[in-house]
Amino acid sequence: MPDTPPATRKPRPRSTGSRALQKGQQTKAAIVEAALGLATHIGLEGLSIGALAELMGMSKSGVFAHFGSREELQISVVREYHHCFEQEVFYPAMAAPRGVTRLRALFANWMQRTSVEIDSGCIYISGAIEFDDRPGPVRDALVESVMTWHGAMRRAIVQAKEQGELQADMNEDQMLFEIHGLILALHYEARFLKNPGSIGRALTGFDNILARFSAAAPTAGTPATPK
Amino acid sequence: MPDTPPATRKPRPRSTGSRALQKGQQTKAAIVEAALGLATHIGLEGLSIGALAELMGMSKSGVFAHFGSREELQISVVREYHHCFEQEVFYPAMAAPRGVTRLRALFANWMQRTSVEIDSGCIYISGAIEFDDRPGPVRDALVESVMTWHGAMRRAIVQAKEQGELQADMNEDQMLFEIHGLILALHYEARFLKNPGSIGRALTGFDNILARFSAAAPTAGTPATPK
DNA sequence: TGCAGAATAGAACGATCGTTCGTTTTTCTG
DNA sequence: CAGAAAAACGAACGATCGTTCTATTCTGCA
Repeated sequence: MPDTPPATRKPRPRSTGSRALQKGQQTKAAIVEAALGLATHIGLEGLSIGALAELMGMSKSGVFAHFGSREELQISVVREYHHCFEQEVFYPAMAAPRGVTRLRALFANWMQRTSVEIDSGCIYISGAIEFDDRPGPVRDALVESVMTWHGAMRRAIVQAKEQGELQADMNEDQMLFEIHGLILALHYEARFLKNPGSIGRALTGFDNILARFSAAAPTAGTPATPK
Repeated sequence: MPDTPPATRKPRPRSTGSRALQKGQQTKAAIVEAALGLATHIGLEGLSIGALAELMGMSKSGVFAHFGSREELQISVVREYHHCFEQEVFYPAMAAPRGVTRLRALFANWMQRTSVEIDSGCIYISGAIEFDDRPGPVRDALVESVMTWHGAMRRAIVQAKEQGELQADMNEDQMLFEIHGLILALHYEARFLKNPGSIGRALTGFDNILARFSAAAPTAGTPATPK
């Protein structure tokens, strides 16, 4: 899950030596942080510069000037979320040894984030709904972040397979699909339906998936429609 | 999945004998139909009366008068979707015999609707995101519809269990949770990520879940000898 | 300390939104 | 066919949106 480089660093023609963070940069960071907090509640589309300005105690144009457009603000929020996700979900799990152990840690952290967000929402999920048929740079940024994360999960699955902990002929995309479904169902049932016990069901589901794809278990996946 | 009664039938104080459908009722029906088509693309929140009026070739106020508020329009759309869902997913599957066969039919129709909607979106999914922390009558209508549908699915699972086709001690809520996850993952990956092969993965996932909860199979979680 | 440039404020713009209201047209029925 | 009720129109409202522009305040370096 390689972090995207700073990319849009303003050229800053003046000297500046190496001052850590100019005033502008740090208020911009504060704005993005507040915007992320707003966006996780009302979505990227619900983000309004006016509301954000009021929350920050500054003028609309003052906020606006940092981004130049609402789209750029939304993209900044997506990147900020990407960064948080990396810090909270990905990196901590890399401390676990390769294989099923790390895979389990990744899922646990992912689930943790989804359930912590029960009263705040995940923009990888809400954003997918808002931008699924709305092309543009915001959608592109979202897809890129999600694909990066899915890539990291898939890599962990493949590593577990290579270590012989999962069946040699298992399909990592199938497993990832099913795991992703558990997260989405958790988000849906806990956050929207307010069903209690959703976290436990997600955990049980993961154990079941793991058991099915595990090397010790009988061949799975092949439908063959029993009976 | 009992259909909600007409409910809001205007008292219509005048006689009217039994005229099938007054002019107003049928244009209202046409508006709701068009609104549903719009809402599946841009969401319930994206619905605007102006856009809807232009699509219908009538004035904003003309459209508005049929509902009295945007909220009422959204609720009408939810009810319309509920009705379509019932017709396309629920009723056809009731033709199948009780048990796993019917459960499979329900899932197949559900999936069919989700994948047909790959270029139109499901408002049970988008609506859940839009209204997950926005209380009000629209959210209530959404929750009620989804709960009704989930209730129908759960009933089909319990029937399959009662017929001995699923394990006697299986948890129907767990199975429903996992099946729901497959649908959500299908919607996410096909519609947002544009991943090919998502339908196949959802089908395979269903077969796997079925195999795990099946009476012929070993107790879920503890793998043992197959067939 | 002074001064350039960055950062913010403030007002205004055009557009769109849901909604209201009075009028006109259409529809139904006695 | 006439007259009443229903349906649709059209203009206007206040609010909010993203954005632009100019003026003001603040910051950081020489």
